[in-house]
Amino acid sequence: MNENQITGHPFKKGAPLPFKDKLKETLGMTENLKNQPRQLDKNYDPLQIEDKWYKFWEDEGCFAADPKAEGDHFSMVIPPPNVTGSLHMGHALNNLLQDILARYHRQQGRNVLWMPGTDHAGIATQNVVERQLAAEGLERHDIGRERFIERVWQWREESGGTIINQLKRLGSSCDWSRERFTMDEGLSKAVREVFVTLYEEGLIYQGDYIINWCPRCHTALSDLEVEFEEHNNGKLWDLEYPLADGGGSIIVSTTRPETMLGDTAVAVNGEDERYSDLIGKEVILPLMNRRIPIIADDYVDREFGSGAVKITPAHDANDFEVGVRHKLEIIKVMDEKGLMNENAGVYAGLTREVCREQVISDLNELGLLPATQDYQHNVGHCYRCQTIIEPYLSNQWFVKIKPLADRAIAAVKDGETRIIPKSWEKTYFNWMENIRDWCISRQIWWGHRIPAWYCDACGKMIVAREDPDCCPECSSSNLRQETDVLDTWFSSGLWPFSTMGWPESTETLKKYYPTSVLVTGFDILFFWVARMMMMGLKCMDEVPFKDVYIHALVRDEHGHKMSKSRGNVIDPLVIIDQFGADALRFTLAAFAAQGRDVSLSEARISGYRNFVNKLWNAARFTLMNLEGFSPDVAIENRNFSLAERWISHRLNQTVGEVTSALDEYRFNDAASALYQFTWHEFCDWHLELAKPDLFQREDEVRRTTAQAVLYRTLEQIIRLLHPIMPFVCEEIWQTLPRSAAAPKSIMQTTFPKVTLESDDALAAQEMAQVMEVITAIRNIRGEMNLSPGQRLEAVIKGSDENAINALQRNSDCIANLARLTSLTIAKDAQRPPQSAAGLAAGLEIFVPLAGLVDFAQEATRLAKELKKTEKEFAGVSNKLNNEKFLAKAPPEIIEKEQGKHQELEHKLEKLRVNIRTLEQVTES
RNA sequence: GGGCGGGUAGCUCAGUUGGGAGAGCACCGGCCUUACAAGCCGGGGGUCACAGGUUCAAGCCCUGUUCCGCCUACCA
Repeated sequence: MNENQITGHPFKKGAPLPFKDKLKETLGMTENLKNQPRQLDKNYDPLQIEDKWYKFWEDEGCFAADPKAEGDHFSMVIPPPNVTGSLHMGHALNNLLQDILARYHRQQGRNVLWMPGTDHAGIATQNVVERQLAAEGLERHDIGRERFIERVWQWREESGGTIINQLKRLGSSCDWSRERFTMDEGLSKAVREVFVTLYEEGLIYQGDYIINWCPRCHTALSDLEVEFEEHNNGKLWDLEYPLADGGGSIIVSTTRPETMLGDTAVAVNGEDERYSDLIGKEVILPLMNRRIPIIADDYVDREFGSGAVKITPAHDANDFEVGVRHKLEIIKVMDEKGLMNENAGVYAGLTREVCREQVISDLNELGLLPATQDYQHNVGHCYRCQTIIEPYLSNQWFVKIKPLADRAIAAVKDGETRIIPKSWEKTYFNWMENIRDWCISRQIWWGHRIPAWYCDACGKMIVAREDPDCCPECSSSNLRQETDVLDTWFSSGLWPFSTMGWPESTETLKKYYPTSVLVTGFDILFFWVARMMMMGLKCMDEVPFKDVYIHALVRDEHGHKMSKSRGNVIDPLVIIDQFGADALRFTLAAFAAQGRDVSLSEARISGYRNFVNKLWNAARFTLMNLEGFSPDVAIENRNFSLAERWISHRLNQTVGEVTSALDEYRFNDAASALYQFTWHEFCDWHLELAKPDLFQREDEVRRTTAQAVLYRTLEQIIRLLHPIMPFVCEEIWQTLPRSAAAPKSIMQTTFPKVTLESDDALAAQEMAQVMEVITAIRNIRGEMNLSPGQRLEAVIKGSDENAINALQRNSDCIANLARLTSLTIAKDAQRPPQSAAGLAAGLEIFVPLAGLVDFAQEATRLAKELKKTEKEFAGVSNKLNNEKFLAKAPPEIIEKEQGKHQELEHKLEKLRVNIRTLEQVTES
């Protein structure tokens, strides 16, 4: 049987060690297993169980929110992924963090709603279906609007569920029964309600302005949907415009010479003496031979270029403003596809790019191109298709945003909504305070059609909640609906309440709005978060969320952005197949420090996969040793061993750490506290310490106590880990024995709580001494290259009676973990001849090594230790010799330093003695 | 142009009111040890970007310099 084939793991496994399994058989382990409840396989295989438990949770209704349920509630709305999308690491991180919160708050007994759904992503989705049509040799206009929209819905039926299923593979515990889509009937109704209301209040208006036009998508875009990119191959051309009166010329500079065909003025600064006598005169626009005026406007910067600017009101936002101020003629020279139109004279029909070449060469021929220089400047690109954006004059719909923004600013300033990490508040304010009106109309077909109608008879425009049959003005039934649709983000802005049934006043809305937290990436802070704030305050009169948690980007292991072109994309689904969802989840959580990007690599995920396996094996060990155990037997009055008191104390502390970390969105702190405790305390120490108690058969009470503590600790660990690693924890939990009163799923267990009784500082202190001694002996073993199989003796002496007593009480543990045949602990113990020496817990430890090692090696080891200690001692001494330190530092710090000083002094003395003794041994 | 974040071990990064520099991975040595070689035990490794300052005490606070990211902006 080949394990690699079963698990699909592509890594090499160590060569099989057949005798090991034989060994277990001879020891009767397989025989023992028959008496046990259930056992786990040796290696954790996520593929075997993940789908099973996900289905179980869904079938049991574990994700369902109940607005009628009592108690505190906790609610979130998912940032709806594009319906066209498929899961990438950004989604994985975003949804993981939400899922951790949802599962955590459920365990805290809260009534949780996590509202899922998808976004119709107007332009992106339209592009996808257009590409499909193109493959069939068709354009959308060939089949018409209605059939095109049908095609989009059909496509959505077929593949719109993809991303939802991928979210499920990750483990997302959304209430899927409530799944919404921004184009759903209910949400569409909300959109229309908001549009009409804002229109009626004068907050939506229609008008001719310069907007960002994508000639390829064939639509207007909002300012946010334009991505600026530095072009360093740009040029700045000087153009010479002759004066109409023949008295010379004026030079203007431009990066876009093709727009000169639409120039209707040349502007200079009114204060600029160089041009004062030209103001009011006219120039002849070359190539077009049109007379245009020279005007004065403050907009012109005298320092830049020649100090004169060509004005093209139809193709530049600033020029448009100038044009309005000076009532200039507006001439469009391009059409909606980015081709030059009839106003461009002989250039009509050329593309923008070709026209530019032609204009340059024609001007050059006329001698009107005095200079050209290389020039770096920013060029806007369409965020969906990267085509260069054209500032374009057209009739569009806008939201007057200032009044909405003011409230959204106030809500954050007043603390109604907290932005976490707080550093993002500044960005939020900065954007909100400088916000400009929002262009919401799009000239595409897929989206919410604007509820406005034009009467062909009398020209009246009607904006209405219900489709009108006839014109209220002239009763004509000759009505045409506006063909534009709304910006997708208009409907996304309503998401926190539209998904809950608004504008109806539903129970869900009453219970769960405002939501507790929104978890999202900073890339959509303006696009989405800011707009939800504005819309929520406007429509609900209340903020949409109390907290906004902004997480970082997922990058590759070197901090580079993942991109297809770079080839460094890590596909979460491939990772889930390979390592399991829990490993991916834990990795992301462990790296999700606030305000810092997540650097991800397969190696890291495989590292955390090892952690999953470690947990798995700890559970496996526990199960192997629970023979005869029942979770319902009370153990409160038993005598606990030091190890048991200590692990309970540490578990209790870990509960506290994890709880406060999750309450404060410090996901990485929660993950590392659990990692540290589970692996390096529970597995490395407690399991080893518990073994003798579990394996012996003489003292039944001791054995069952050890079982109970082991069981309890593990069971609490998997509850704590459940929000981060739900699958493996459920599998373990379901395999462990449970009391009859236990719920059906670990999802429904309560999150462990910090208890006063478990606090046991004494045990912690004593355990620290034991661990220190064990480590010291192991250190000698390690540095001397003595194999673990080599049994040793040890002698411990010292004047600290408390420490001696503590170690004597725990001598079995020490002997066991340090692998000793005998251990002598006494105040007046003798140093054995030819022994290695160590210091721990203020005591001296000797390990007789006669005949075992080369003592020169021991001398080196001690010399190293001495050097280290001397350095440390010098540091502390310096401090204590500093009078200012003694005068000004708080007493507890001074006391601490003094204690340290004494301890180190003692240690140095012992070390020196040991080195001398060793020298004598070696000499003799 | 404006703003924000960052520079800590070979790599990726933690470091919560200033008080003994940490983790994971990588590396070196030892190891089949009655859960786990996806493991166990031990170990080495840092002028906390640079320069000043405040302080008894600075990775942390202040000033400046430098390098790297990101966001934002209508300079033709």
